[in-house]
Amino acid sequence: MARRNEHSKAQLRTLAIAAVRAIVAEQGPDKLSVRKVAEHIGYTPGMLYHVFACLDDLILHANAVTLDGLLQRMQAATALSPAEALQTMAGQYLALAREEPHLWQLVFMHRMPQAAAVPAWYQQRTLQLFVLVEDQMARLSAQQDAAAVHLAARTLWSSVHGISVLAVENKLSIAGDVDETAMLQSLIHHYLASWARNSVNGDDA
Amino acid sequence: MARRNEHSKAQLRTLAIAAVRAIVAEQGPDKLSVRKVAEHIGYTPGMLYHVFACLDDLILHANAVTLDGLLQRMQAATALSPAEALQTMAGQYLALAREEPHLWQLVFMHRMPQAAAVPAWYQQRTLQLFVLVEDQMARLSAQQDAAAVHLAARTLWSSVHGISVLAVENKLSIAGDVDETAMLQSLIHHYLASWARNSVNGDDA
DNA sequence: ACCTGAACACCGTTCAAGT
DNA sequence: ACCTGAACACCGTTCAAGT
Repeated sequence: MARRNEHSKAQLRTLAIAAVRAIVAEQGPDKLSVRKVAEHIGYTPGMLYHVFACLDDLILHANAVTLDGLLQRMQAATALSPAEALQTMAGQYLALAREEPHLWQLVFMHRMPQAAAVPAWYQQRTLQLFVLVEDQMARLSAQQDAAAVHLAARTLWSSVHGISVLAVENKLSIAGDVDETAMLQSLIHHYLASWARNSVNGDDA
Repeated sequence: MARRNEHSKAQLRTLAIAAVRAIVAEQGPDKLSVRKVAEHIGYTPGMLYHVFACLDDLILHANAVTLDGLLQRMQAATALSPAEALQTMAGQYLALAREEPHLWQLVFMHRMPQAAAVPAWYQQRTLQLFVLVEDQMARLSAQQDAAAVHLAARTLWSSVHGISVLAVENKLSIAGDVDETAMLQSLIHHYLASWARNSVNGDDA
């Protein structure tokens, strides 16, 4: 058949990425396949290997779109006070997980095969996310050195991530329902209360 | 061929579970397959469907063994003071993730297909894990009602989980190395410091 | 009754061959 | 140059048929 130049390489990439997101949003991450993506955009599976290195490469590009949306939502909170900003950002993290659980799972629960390295253009987005948190932590406690802020930001955000992961997977509802929003609020309130206080004293135990 | 009664049904189950754990420990969760398990114990793939409902059922049984080991390790810490017990339990959680990353991943990153219900005999083990944490939280703050302890235990342990997940996936090493043990210590120290104090005042914001 | 062997309906990936 | 079609080496699962 060979439908020449009906779409440019860039268009094919965009089409494929959109197809991935549509399939995953509807059917879930485990139902995604190269063959389905190809069928969705009217091409052959083999074509996709002309525009992407492999399925994981395609998934990473689809995840970048989701990640950019999350970053935008989180950036909107930077005008608030540090504590409010962090609470709002955590809320946005959980909100995305609830609104688009499948796309969220594709981003945050996708593993590279045998711990292969994530490309730099993708890592840069994950880094931006941590930097947003770090900035607010630094505002909260100007006395702390960069290493302490670095550690605390990663501690707090990994914790937010953990709560969101278990919430999306419904692994928290066992033995009594829980309110994930209340969990995030409790985490951030208590962690920051002690951390900001100790940072004045220079104690970082 | 049909090798009759060479192994009992119970023996076949034990053999298959051990094979799953051996294959995953060596090659990682994504390299596991029904066919490999069967070959590993000298049987045909079809046989496994006589002793297990499906691959996920078999995985759940393999995970139960890992989970029981973790529970034992965590239970050894119950003699310590509440804060020390929680620090030690979190350390055991991370230690397992580091010693047996693949088996840890099989337990904590395995998703049931389309959010299918986890069987009761398995949920009971996850519950035991939370109860261990809850007991220590209750000891820390006798004044709090059960609901508050419930929420705080799940908040803290989901956070420990989040830190361990990102540590195992090496998603924390971007932009400067981090010490996961220091993160766990920071989390537990600061969360408990504020939570235990506020619980005396009856404030649970 | 216990287990096999072969099939069914899928996968990701590659690449010679067609236009 | 762009894309196909067919193959390769895998999957999980089922089930009639053999012992």
